Amino acid sequence: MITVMAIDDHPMVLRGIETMLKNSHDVKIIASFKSCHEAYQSIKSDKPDILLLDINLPDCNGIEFCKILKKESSSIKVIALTNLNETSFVKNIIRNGAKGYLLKNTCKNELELAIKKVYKGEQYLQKSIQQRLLDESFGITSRKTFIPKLTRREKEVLKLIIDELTTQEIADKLFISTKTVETHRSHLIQKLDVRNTAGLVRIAIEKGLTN
Amino acid sequence: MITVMAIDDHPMVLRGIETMLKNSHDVKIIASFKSCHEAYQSIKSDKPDILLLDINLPDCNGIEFCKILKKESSSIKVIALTNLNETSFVKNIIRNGAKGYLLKNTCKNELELAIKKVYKGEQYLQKSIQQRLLDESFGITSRKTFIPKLTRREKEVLKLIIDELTTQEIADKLFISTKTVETHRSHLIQKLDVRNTAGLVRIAIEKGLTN
DNA sequence: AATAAACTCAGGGAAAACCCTGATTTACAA
DNA sequence: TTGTAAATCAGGGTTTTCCCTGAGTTTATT
Repeated sequence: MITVMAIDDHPMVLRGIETMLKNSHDVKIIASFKSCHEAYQSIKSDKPDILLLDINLPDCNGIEFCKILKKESSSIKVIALTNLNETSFVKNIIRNGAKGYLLKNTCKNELELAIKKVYKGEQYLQKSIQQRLLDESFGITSRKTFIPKLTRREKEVLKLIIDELTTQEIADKLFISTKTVETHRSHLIQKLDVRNTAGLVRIAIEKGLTN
Repeated sequence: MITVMAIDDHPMVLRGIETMLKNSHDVKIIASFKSCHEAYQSIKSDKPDILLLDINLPDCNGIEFCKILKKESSSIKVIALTNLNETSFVKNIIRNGAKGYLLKNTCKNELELAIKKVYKGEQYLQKSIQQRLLDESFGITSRKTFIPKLTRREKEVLKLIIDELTTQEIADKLFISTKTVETHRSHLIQKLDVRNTAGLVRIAIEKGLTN
C-alpha cells in the first residue's frame, strides 16, 4: 500500500483527490492539509511515500516547500498537482526535487498511475505538459534549453536588477563602482542571449535563476 | 430535494463537489459535466434547480453561458463556482443573472448553505467576496491582491516590452508614434506600481498579465 | 447629448541603460 | 609557472528609458 498525503488550499480539491483514490487497492490517502505549515509535522512523523503538492499555497510557495523537504529528507516523493500550466513552473519544481507534475484537470486513472510510477522511482509528467516541453525545446532550442553558467557576482547583480534597482543603486549596495555593475550587466545580456533588461528579467524568472 | 448540476472542466473538482453533497438530505447532484456544450441538453430536459458553474471553461465562457440560460428564461438558478477572485468577474456574472458566487476554496457547509439560500430566492456571495465588494465601494483596495485594469493597448505594449522590443520597435509594430508608446509605458509603470522596465516584466509574468 | 475613459501625439530634459575598447588584480588549476 | 576565469574599474559615446506638462481625437457608457 502506497501512502499519500496531499496539500491544497481548496477543500473541494482535497475531497476530489480523496474520492478518486478511495477505492484504490494500492494507494491510500493518509492525510490532507490546507497549508504547508499544517502538513510539515505530519510529514516528518508519518513519512508518507508520496506527497501531492499544490504550488500556489497561502503560507508558502510549493516549490520552496519541495526544496526544503528534499534538503531534509530525501525519502518522500513529491508530485506537483496544480493549475499552473507553464513550463517554467514545471522545470522549476522538477529542478527542486519533484518527481511528477499533474494538472488539476487530471482524472482518476492518471492520478493513480502517476502515483504508482513515481513510487517506483520513475518520473511522471502529464501528457500535455510533456508535449509542451518537447515543443518548446524544438522551437527555441538554443536559448531555452541552454542553461548558462552565471558567476556568483552575476547572480547577485541579476537578483538586484529583478528587484528594480538601478545600476547606481546596485553599485552602492555591493560597494563596487557603477562601471563594474555595467560590466556584469552586459555579461548577463550576452550569456542569457537577450537584448535588454526586459529579457534579462523574463529569462531569469522563467529559468528560475532568481533562487 | 433540491436538484443540482455542475459544470467544471476539472474532474477533481467535480468529484469534490459530489462528495461534499453526497450525504446531504436536502441537496442532490443529478449530473455533472466538463463543458457547457455537454451540459446544455441535460439542463433543458432535466431542469435542475441549481447550476454550479465555473467561469473558465474550455468551450465557452461561464458568464456567456449564464447569460444565454437567463435569456432563454429558464428557471434555473446559477451559482458561480470559480477561482477567479476578482470583483469584476463577480459583478459581471451577477449582472448576467447569477444568484451566487463561491470560490473553489469553499467548504462543504458553505456550499450547501449557498445552494439552499439561492434556491429560496436569496443571493449568496462568499464572505471574502462580499467584503471586497464593500471595501471597493468605500475606495479601499488591498495592494497585495490588487490587479489594476489594463487597457487593450496597454496590454499590447506590455507584451511587446516583455518580448524585448524597444519603444521604437513597438511604435513601428503598432503603427503609432514613439511618444504614444512612452505614454503607455509610463501608465503601465504607474498602474503596476513599479519603478522601471524590470519591475514591469516581473509583475506581468508573476500576475499572468501576459495573456 | 454629455461625460468619462482610452488613445493619440508633442516638446524638452534628466537619468539610466547599452556598447566598445582596454586594463589591473586575484585566485585557482593545469 | 603559466594560463584562464572572475572581479574590478575607466573613458567615452550612443541609445533608450523615464518624467513632466499639455492637448486633440476617438470610443464607450449613460
